[in-house]
Amino acid sequence: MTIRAASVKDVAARAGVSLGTVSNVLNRPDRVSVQTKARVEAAMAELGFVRNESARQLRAGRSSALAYVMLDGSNPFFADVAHGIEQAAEAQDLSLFTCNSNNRAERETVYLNRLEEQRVQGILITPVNPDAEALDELPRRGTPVVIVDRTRGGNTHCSVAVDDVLGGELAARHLIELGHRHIAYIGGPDPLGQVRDRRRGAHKALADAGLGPEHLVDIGTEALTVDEGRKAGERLVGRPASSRPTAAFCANDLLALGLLQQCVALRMSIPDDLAIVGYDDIDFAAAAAVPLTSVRQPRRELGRRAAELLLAEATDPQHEHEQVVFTPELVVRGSTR
Amino acid sequence: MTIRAASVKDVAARAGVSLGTVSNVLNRPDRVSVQTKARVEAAMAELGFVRNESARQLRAGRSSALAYVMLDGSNPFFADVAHGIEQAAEAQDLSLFTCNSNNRAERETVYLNRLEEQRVQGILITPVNPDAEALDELPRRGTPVVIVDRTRGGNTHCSVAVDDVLGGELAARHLIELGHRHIAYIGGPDPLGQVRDRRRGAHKALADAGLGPEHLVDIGTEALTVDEGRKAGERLVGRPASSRPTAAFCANDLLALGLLQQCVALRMSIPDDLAIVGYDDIDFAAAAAVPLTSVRQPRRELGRRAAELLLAEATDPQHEHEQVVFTPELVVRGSTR
DNA sequence: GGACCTAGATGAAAGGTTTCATCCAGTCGA
DNA sequence: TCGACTGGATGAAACCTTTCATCTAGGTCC
Repeated sequence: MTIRAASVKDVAARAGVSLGTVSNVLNRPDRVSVQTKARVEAAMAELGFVRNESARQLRAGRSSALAYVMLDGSNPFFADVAHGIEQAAEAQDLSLFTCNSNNRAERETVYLNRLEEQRVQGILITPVNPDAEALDELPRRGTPVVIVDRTRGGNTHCSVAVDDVLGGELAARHLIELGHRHIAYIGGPDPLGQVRDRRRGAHKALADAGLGPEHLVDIGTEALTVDEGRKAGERLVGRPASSRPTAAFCANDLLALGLLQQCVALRMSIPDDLAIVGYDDIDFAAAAAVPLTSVRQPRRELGRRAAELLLAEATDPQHEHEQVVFTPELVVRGSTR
Repeated sequence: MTIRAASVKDVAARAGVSLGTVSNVLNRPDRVSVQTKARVEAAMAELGFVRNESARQLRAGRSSALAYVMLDGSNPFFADVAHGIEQAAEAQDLSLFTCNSNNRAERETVYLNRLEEQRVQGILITPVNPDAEALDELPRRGTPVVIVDRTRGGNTHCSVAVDDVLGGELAARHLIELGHRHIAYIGGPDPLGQVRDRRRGAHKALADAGLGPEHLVDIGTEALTVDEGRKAGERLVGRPASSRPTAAFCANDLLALGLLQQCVALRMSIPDDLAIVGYDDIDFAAAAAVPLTSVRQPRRELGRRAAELLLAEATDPQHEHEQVVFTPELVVRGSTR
């Protein structure tokens, strides 16, 4: 183990050239004669030279990394979004740092601060609270921020999201077309814009079919988790058969999977006793014992596009903020047919 | 937007103090009088001062971050390991960078190089190939490396893993005790040490019960994925009923979930027609329609312990490499009873 | 009143890389 | 033979923070 890592200076000494030449070998190899280059490279190999990225960054003023602050590391949806971001970053030879706020505003703040201190090129974030002030300050101080899978009032940021109202509409329309007239909407907590938008879409589908809002019964949950899905299932099945919905639309797939499990455990048959539609179309939705009908969001594409917007903003100073909205798609599977 | 971020020098000028004093406010606030401190802090706020982490690192020689290079971002098992690492890192006020090699050696190499250039405190990795040379070079050059969820010959690294032979034994013994005498082992590709170890454990359980190895039939897969699990299910059910196993032990939960789905689709009853045991006990195993019996690995704990070993190695120069092996635990659920 | 302390403030130096203006030694043309 | 040019090589300066030896002013004690 070397006591101190070799620096360009050491390499220069070993190769018998100036340190500027070593730097040229690294950054503009064409300006260096082949012999010199060979000598320098040999010296690097002998000394096990490794570039010091901190020093590069200090000099350059910015790092060559992006960051994604994801909302919930245990939801595969976000892992897929991250993967899309990574692909875009890779294409530009940038690194991606992934942080996980785990739905806690306090962790999110810590990460945002650190990332700003790192001088990352920019930050992609699915925020705990899209209206948090910190999201304004960062761009004001020079670190671009793109909001992923959320929207935000005003035209202060670029954002990439999916049309949740339309998604809700697709899901509900599908159930209505299958003849269901008593549909449960399972989701919460309500302050989440997505939970509300998807419900709005469902109401729209009802209205379009000439049905009143009473055909959709709300079953609130405290979070969008498998466990909450199970609990919702219990409550649902607890209802007297006459007033029990024949179909359920869940605000995400985790809820739907929990619901599905609870229903199977309680000996209900899916989709005969209860048709289920989820949201997100995570891989585990297709992998469920009764494959889940779900509203697919273009997860990778979401990440990819967000990264592109970020890079555009990072390179072009007078850039116009853009709100990209993707279109969701219904994927019909066994849980509704 | 400021043309250039404010530096300590700017803050010092604004507050009418020397730059050393600003640094003291940041790093040793007790050595600064309250009035001065207040003045400096006001100046910082006015200028929107943000520490430059590159410069700190350059000065310090090392960054204050760990990194985890995970093998497969789409397997929730690794997300949980990462979460454990994060907890340990958080406790020490370190950042964690998570990278995802996605099972590709070439991505892994890229990330390792970058992380070394970043001078991270150390690297945790679940390697594509535990015997890769690069894993030796990093520690030789001063960046400690801890191997997670894999083991490696020799005593060259710290590593944290779970006793896979024992896990296989637990799974198979459980099935044997339930009366199964014709058990499928589903897993592959074979070069994976874990796939082999878990099979070895299963054979051991058979032997202990006085049963020959012919009671375990091998069904190879090309990867440990849901899709491969489905395919294995097709092959399994395709067998004539007389020679069809009555139970299956899968090398991980993704395979088991795919198998479960295929069986349900083909109208087999779980566990009556086929009992299934998975491995890893990811959350989705418990959430399956027929909750999956699985061998639980202490995922968070795995990550946490690995991070601790890494920090120990990073701080203590003459540190002894340690191979931690955790004990797995069988979690019995509906898929076997 | 002088010696001694102490809390607080100072600023130069170091850390590794990149850039850029400068320099050097050949080569070519006239 | 001289001047102009060129491909290469050079090294000082800048990037920003932290540390540490040094300095100052005010207070305490005899």
